[in-house]
Amino acid sequence: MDTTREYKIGDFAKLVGLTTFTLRYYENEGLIQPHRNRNGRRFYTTQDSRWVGFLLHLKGTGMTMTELKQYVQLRAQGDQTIAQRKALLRQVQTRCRNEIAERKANLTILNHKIDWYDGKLTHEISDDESFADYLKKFNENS
Amino acid sequence: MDTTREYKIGDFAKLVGLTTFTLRYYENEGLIQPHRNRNGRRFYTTQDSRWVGFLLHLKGTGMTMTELKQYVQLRAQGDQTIAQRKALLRQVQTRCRNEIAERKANLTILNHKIDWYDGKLTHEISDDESFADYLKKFNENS
DNA sequence: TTTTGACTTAGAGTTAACTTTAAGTGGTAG
DNA sequence: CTACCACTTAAAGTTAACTCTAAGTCAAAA
Repeated sequence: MDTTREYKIGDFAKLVGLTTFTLRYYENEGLIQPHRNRNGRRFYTTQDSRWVGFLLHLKGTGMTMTELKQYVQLRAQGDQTIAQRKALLRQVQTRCRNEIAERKANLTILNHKIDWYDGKLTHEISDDESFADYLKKFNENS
Repeated sequence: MDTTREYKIGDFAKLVGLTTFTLRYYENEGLIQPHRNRNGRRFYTTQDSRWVGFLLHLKGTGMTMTELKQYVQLRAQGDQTIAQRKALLRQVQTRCRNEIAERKANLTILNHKIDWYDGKLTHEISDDESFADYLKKFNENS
C-alpha cells in the first residue's frame, strides 16, 4: 500500500468522485483541510481520501452539512468530545433508520401496484378488481 | 364506511397531511382533480383521499413530480397504457431499491463508527486503534 | 511554447418541490 | 355580524447543497 502519495486537486477529485468545486466548497465549510505545497497549491494525501470517503458515507446516511460541520468541530476538540460525537451520530442513525423503514414501506406499496398491473396484463386479475381491493389481501396486519 | 363524505380544502388538507397550498399546487400540476360546488369552491371525497394517499406513497419511494405527472397522464388514457405505467413504476422501483441498498451500506459504516466510539468510551478498544483498523474486522468480504 | 490546470474572492445560478404573498372578492360558521 | 375560510393569478421566496463564473495571476505538462 502506498500511503504517501500526493494528489493535486484535479486528480484527487477524480479519486474521490467529487468535482474540484465541491472540494473547495467542503474546504470552505471546514470539512476538509488539504495541505499546500511551496507554491501555495493544494495537495491531498491518501489519509485525506480516507477521510473524504468516511465523510461521503456519513453524507450517504442523510447527515446534513450542518451536522457534519458540528461533527468536525467536535473532532477538532479531541477525545473529550467522543461522547458528544457519538450522541450526534446516534441521532443521525435513528433518523436514517426511520427513513429507510418509511422508504421500504412505500416501496412495498409500489411493489404491490406493479404486481397488480402484472395481474391485469396477464388477466389473472379481473377487469373490475380495484387496486384498493387487491391491497386488502396484504393487509392481515393493519 | 362512509364513502360519500365531502371535504373542503382546509379539512381535506388536515385529513391527508398536506397544506392547502400544496393541494392547489398539485392540482395545478395535474396530479389531483377535486370537484367544485355550485359556488366554485373545491371539495374532495374519500376517493380523492385514497388517490392522494397513493400519490404520497409513490412520492415516498422517491418518484419525482415529473414522473408522477407522466404517470397521471398515462392513467388518463385508460387501460391501453397499463404496460407503460408498469414500466414507469418498475424504473422507480429499481431506483428506490438501489437507493435503499446504498443507504443501508452507509448506515452500516455509521453503525460501526458508533460501536467504535462505544469501545473507546468503555476502553474495550485501545487508545491507539484507528477506526480504519477497527473496520477491517468487518471486511471479510471486501 | 502553447495549452492545461491551479490559485483567489465574491457572488450569481441551479434544482426540486414546495411555500408564501399580494390584493381583491365573496361565501359561511358561530 | 364578524371572524374565518375559500377563491383567483402571477410571481417571488425558501431550502440545501452544490455549481459555476468572472477576471486576473501563475505554474506545469506536453
